[in-house]
Amino acid sequence: MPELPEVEVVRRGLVSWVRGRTIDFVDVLDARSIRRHALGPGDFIGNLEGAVVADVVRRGKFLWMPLLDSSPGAPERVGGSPHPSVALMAHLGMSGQLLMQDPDVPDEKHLKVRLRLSARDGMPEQLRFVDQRIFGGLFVTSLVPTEDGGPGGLAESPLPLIAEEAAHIARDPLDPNFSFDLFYRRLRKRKTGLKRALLDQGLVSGIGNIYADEALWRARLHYARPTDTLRRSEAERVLQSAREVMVDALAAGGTSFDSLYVNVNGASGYFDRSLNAYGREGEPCARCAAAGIHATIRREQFMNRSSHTCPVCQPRPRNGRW
DNA sequence: AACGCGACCTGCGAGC
DNA sequence: TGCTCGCAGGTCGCGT
Repeated sequence: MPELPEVEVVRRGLVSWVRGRTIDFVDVLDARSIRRHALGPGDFIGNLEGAVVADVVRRGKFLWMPLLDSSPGAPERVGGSPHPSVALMAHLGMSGQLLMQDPDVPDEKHLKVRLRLSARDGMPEQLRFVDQRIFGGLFVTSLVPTEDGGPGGLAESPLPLIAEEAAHIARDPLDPNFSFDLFYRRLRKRKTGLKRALLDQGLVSGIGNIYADEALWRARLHYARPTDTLRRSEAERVLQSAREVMVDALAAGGTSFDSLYVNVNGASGYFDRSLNAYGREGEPCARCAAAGIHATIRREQFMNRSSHTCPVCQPRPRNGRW
């Protein structure tokens, strides 16, 4: 569910609560939520207990916390300075939440993993992973060198390392180091539709079904537009649209339709009110209405999910163009 | 190599 | 009341 703005809201919320704290106890309530940790719950817990959370960083929708071993003489102390080599990875999937909670707060219905952190004045004790659909999960992974300078995201980590499972993910459009030239070159080589390309995290990260539909609407482009016919100006337009809609969503605390997406303090974002296409089936297209034209947002199945378009200002491409 | 589909899950609202 | 169906923000792996 959560796309870049929602994950970034979570990252920002998390960092001040957890940075520098030690993970004292770990409780895995549902092993399915750590199924990507191949060595199982015992190994997962063993890796985390006693570790210090060094930071919270993100690449696309992948979020991770580099860990320092708090024991003396730990192997990752390179050159006398702490240097994380492993991280706690989190992906929220469709319904995952990371919540900071006091110990007296009753367990959430879909609580999957509980981390008890070292005491800090005025800070909640627990970091909880809650996930209804279990498409998300936690696992411990290695930090590996990255060619392109760091994990990316909006708050660049000084560490030129990236979590192994996020290494194949491209930078996101809000990342200062995002390369439009590289994106456009790779886009033109694809033989696919524009929305499928926008959702391909290896090409550009952070965009999901909501912001893909919104970016396409803002750019007045159809989801099935063949990528190999896309002009540079059109690619720039859709990228810039994605940037604008995600910046606006970030400022609004993300998009929430229900209690499934909340920040680390349990609060919903309110960007759903600003959506122009996603979830607006049957409603008038705001841009057409402003021009005195009557047009209705349409929902169609594409890639086994819903796509929302205005049939008037986002016409279906013909002969590879429009 | 790249594309595109099915699988992985639970829960909710609509319709009968 | 209770059933079935369709729908939901994502990613991965496999067959073509």
